[in-house]
Amino acid sequence: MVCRIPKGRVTTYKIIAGQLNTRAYRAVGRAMASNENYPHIPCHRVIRNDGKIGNYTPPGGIKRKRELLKKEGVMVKNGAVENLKEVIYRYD
DNA sequence: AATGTGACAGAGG
DNA sequence: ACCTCTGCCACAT
Repeated sequence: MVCRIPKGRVTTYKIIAGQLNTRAYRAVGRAMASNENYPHIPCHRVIRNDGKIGNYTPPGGIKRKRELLKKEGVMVKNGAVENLKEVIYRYD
């Protein structure tokens, strides 16, 4: 799922859970946390439904997540995505 | 089997 | 915006 997110867009734990036809938002996050494939999976494009960044386990932490997003054109302010409606990816 | 804890969400105060 | 519950699922004790 995460790999399908286009560059410069983001999605939320809720949306992913929704696509999996479950309400296990937390389990989704847990999956990320345990999954150490961060070099080849854009986990940083997964944020919270309220637009906030959420957490990020890999080295660098939330800082890193912000940078990666910013680098892809996603503006973050105070731990929250700015033009969320514009960059969010809902798996049409 | 029973608790408790999260990269969460939503409602209520 | 804040904090406190409750619901959710997987996993560790």
